[in-house]
Amino acid sequence: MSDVADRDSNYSRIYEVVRRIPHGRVATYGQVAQLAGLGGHARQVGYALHSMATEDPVPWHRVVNARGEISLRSEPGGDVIQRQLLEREGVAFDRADRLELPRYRWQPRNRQFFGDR
DNA sequence: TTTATGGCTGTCA
DNA sequence: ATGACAGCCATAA
Repeated sequence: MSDVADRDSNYSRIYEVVRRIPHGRVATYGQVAQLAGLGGHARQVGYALHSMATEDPVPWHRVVNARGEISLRSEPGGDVIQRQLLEREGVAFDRADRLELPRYRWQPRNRQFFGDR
């Protein structure tokens, strides 16, 4: 099997996880990596999100780093867009451009019997 | 193949 | 709280 196909498989898994992040919630790169079965490979999540097509229905903006802030990327301006998208979903940033991770962090649970946080 | 980055993270000063 | 360093490892050149 080719390396390309393998990479594609991993990327697909990452996209699947990101796609499950609910509206108004966020997840860290490391968290996504773990949920995608790539535990410890947080950076790969960054690469996957970076190289995916803009038209893909993946809420990439709901992925932030472990500090609860928006990571800078190669292209300038993207971080601003990400912040705006999150604010539009009700996520508030403090004056240090950070959000309260314990508050907005998406906590996937196998069963959602209870609607409380 | 080797080298240089990089949308990260945990630890320590 | 912030900043510096070191692991980790996939990608691109």
